[in-house]
Amino acid sequence: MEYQKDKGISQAVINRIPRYYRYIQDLKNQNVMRISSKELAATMGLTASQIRQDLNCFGGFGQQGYGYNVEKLCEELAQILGLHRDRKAIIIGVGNIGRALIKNFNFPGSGFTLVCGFDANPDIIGKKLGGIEIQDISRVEDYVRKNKPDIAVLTLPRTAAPDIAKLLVKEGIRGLWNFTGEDLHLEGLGIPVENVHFSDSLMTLCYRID
Amino acid sequence: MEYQKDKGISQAVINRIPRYYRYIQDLKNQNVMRISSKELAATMGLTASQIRQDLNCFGGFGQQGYGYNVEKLCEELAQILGLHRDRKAIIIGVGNIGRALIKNFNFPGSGFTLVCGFDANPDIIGKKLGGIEIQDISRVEDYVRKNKPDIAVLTLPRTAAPDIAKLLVKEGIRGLWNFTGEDLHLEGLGIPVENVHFSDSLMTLCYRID
DNA sequence: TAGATTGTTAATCGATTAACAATC
DNA sequence: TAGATTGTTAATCGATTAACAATC
Repeated sequence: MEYQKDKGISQAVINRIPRYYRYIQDLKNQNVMRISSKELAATMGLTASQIRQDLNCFGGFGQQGYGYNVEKLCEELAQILGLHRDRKAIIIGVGNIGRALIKNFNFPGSGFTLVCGFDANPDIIGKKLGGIEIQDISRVEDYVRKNKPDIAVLTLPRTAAPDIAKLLVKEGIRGLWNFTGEDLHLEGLGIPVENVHFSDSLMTLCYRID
Repeated sequence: MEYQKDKGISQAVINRIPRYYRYIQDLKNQNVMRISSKELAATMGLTASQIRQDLNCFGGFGQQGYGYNVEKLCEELAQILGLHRDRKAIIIGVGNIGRALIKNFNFPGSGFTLVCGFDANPDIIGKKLGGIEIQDISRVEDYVRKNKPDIAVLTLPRTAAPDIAKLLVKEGIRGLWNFTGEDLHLEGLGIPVENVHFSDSLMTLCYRID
C-alpha cells in the first residue's frame, strides 16, 4: 500500500522516521520478532508515548497486549519513507566529497539509484567511477530534461550552487541534497531541499565542549 | 570576553547560532555595517522576534533605533561558539569520507585544528595527507593520552565505532563528530556527540518528493 | 524631536508526556 | 481470565510569535 502524504504531519515527526527505521531494521537483522514501544523507547532514548504518537500519524501498526511486529513495522516504515520507489539521482561535482559519496554511500538504502555524475574537470569527464559515468557539466541541462532524474546531489563549490540549483529546478528536478554549504531553501525554489551543513554541526560541538 | 555556558539555553537556540554566524559573516564580507533583526529575518526566513529572542540569550548585542553592528555581532557569535579557542581534532578512519574531510574541510573555520589521522591500512600509515600524518590505529590510545586532543572525528566503519568511542572517552576525549552511521549518544558516554547521518537526511528527501 | 528598532514580557501555538479505556 | 500494551484524549511543557515600553 502507498501512503498518502498528510501535510499535517510535522517536520519533527518526519525527521524521526529514518531513525525508527534504522533501529527497527537492526532488530529485524537480529531476528527479533516483536518489540513494545516501551522497549524501543528505552533503546532509542525516547518516551514510549512519543513513539506511539509518531507511528499513529501514519496508522495503527501495533497490537494491544503484544506490541509491534518488527518485520511488519520495518516494511511500513519503508513504505512511509517511499524507499521502494527507486528514485533516480544525479550528482553534480566530483571532487573529494562527491567521490566519497559515489564510492561509499549506499544510495539504494535510502531509496535512490545514482545514475550519472557531472563535473567540469576534463581529466575525469568520460571516465567511469563507482559504476556511473562522469559527464561534462555543460550537458547537465540537457540530461535532466531528457532523463528526468528525481533529485540532484550538489557537491560542487558553494559559489556555483544557486545558479545550478535554479537551472535544475527549471528543467524539472524534484529535490536537492545540498552539500555546498550554501543555504538553498529560501530562494523559493518550490522543491524540497536537504541542506547538509558540516560546519554548523561541528560548531555546535565546539560550543558544547565548553 | 568569554561566555559562561548557561545550561538553560535550549538546543534549538544553539543549533541556530552557526547559521546566524554564517549569514553575519557573509554580510561582513560584503562590507555591510549594520543590520536590523527585521532585515536579517527576511534574509534567513525567520521572524525578527525569534532572532532577538535568540541573541538575547547571550546578551544585548543590538542598539535601539539602529539594529546590530555586523562586525561586532560577528565577533560575539564567534565568541559564543568558542571559535577562537583553537581546539585540537584527530580523525579516525582515512577512507573516502575521511580523506574528503582531511583534504577539503575547513576545520579552522569551525574552531579546530586537525592534528593527526589514524587508520589500519599499512599502505597509508606513515604517509602525510593534507598536512597531517597518518598513524597506525593501534597507536591512537597512547596518542590521546599523551597529546590530549579535544575531539575525534569518526570516519571508520560503523561496526568498529562503539569500541573506539569507549576507548577514546576513557583516554579523555571531550567530544565526538560521528560519521559512522551508528548512534553514539545513548551509551552514556558522558561527552557531547554530533551524529551526522547522511542516510537519514536523504530518506527525509525521499519522503518529501511524494 | 520623530522614527526606528531593540530588549523583554505576555500570549499563542505546537510538541511532548501522561493517563487510561479499549482490546489483544 | 489476567496481564500487557496499544491507540488516543487530555494535561503539561517548551518554543515561537506578538506586543510594546524603553531608548538610541
